[in-house]
Amino acid sequence: MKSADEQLQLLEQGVEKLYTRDELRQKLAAGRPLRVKLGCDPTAPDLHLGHSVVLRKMRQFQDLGHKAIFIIGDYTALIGDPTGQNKTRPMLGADQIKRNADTYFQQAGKILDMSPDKLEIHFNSEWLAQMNLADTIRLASQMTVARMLERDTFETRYKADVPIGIHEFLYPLMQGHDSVVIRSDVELGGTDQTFNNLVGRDLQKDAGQQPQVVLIMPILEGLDGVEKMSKSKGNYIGLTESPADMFGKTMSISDAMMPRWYTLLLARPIAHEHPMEAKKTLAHALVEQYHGRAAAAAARAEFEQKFSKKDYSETADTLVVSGDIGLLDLVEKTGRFKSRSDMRRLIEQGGVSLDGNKITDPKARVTVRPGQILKAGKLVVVKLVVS
RNA sequence: GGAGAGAUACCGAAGUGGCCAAACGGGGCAGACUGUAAAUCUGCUGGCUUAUGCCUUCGAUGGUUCGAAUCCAUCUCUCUCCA
Repeated sequence: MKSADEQLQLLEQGVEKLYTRDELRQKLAAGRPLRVKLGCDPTAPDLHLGHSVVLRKMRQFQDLGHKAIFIIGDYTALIGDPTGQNKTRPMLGADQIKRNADTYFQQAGKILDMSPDKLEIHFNSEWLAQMNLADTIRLASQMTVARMLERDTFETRYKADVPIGIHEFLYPLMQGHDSVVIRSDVELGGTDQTFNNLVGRDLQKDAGQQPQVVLIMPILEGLDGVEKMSKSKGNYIGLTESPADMFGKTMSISDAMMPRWYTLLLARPIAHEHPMEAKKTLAHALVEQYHGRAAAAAARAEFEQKFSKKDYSETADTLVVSGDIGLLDLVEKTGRFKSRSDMRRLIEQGGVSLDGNKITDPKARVTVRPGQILKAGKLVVVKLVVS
């Protein structure tokens, strides 16, 4: 095992906030494997690069000999984390939660060390479901309303006239209670989890435990470079996405975002290259992480051919159509657009071409030859096959 | 429990009887320009077999009217002040 200071130096990289650094050093110096907690939401089985930031940090702990403790918040999900949300979430059935958890670890396994001695998984219903009202009130008495309202999301909602349910106050308490039960040494989270995780410290102190160290990772912005990466905003790159999509989407991020992606996703500084080269290097490295070396090289080659040289002849995606077809129907067959009105607009505005020739009449009929390339909008490029 | 304010499209926000599928801004999409970057300019932005056509949409349900996002009634939800 590496020395406490060596470990600390590694673990501090990319961290947004650490409560507290001294405590972490002390815990590391004790020389025993630490119990590192990470809570996960059983409602979001689609992991993306944003989640990977924290998961990669967890992996780092594992590699240093510590133990990952995952808490599936199945019971807390009944309430719904108020973070950034304002709607009560639908309840999930037990088997749905189980399935989500399986999917979660299947994806997280691309990053984590899944061996049993390095990973422990709990459902928080294991202990939370046992609590009666008296237990709950006792737990609630450990927190004040004023402190609760300090929390950013509550404060914002309160000021913005958005309702806050009293039950939502219980969420941080339940999550903090998890830390007490599993006796966590360190809890990981994104900045949005700061408050919740700090509550864990207080509850542990009250329970006579040494408080957990709270390690907060930054939230990764999404493809738009402004909002945090999230599925609902559609600005994400999923861990299971194809090499081509992963590469392409990475290329579309703004230059300004690159340094951040480099540090948070690759843990290395941006290379001093032409911005486009630096971005290709970034995209290449990311694809390699999730799909391997060969796939990364292929994705890069395909990207360069398609978009740099505008040579679509090697396009892999195909679409089977009959020879004579209305243009609108042809575009609809790609299945990538939400409505025919939408496609009609796309066509009228010159977004659709066949072998490079724009067609702007939505009513046009075309006779398709095998091997022709249909391009619709920026992202859809398919090779046509005649049935 | 009482008094008042409010709920409009993805978001913010106009609209107080017909000219409203609904101003404006943001976001999004597309085109030009590029490096599938940024910035800029332009267009579009409810749906439908494109139609000076029909359907759905201004919290919900009913009503008044030739005609309602707009008026009335009831309801639901939110906020503020008072008790």
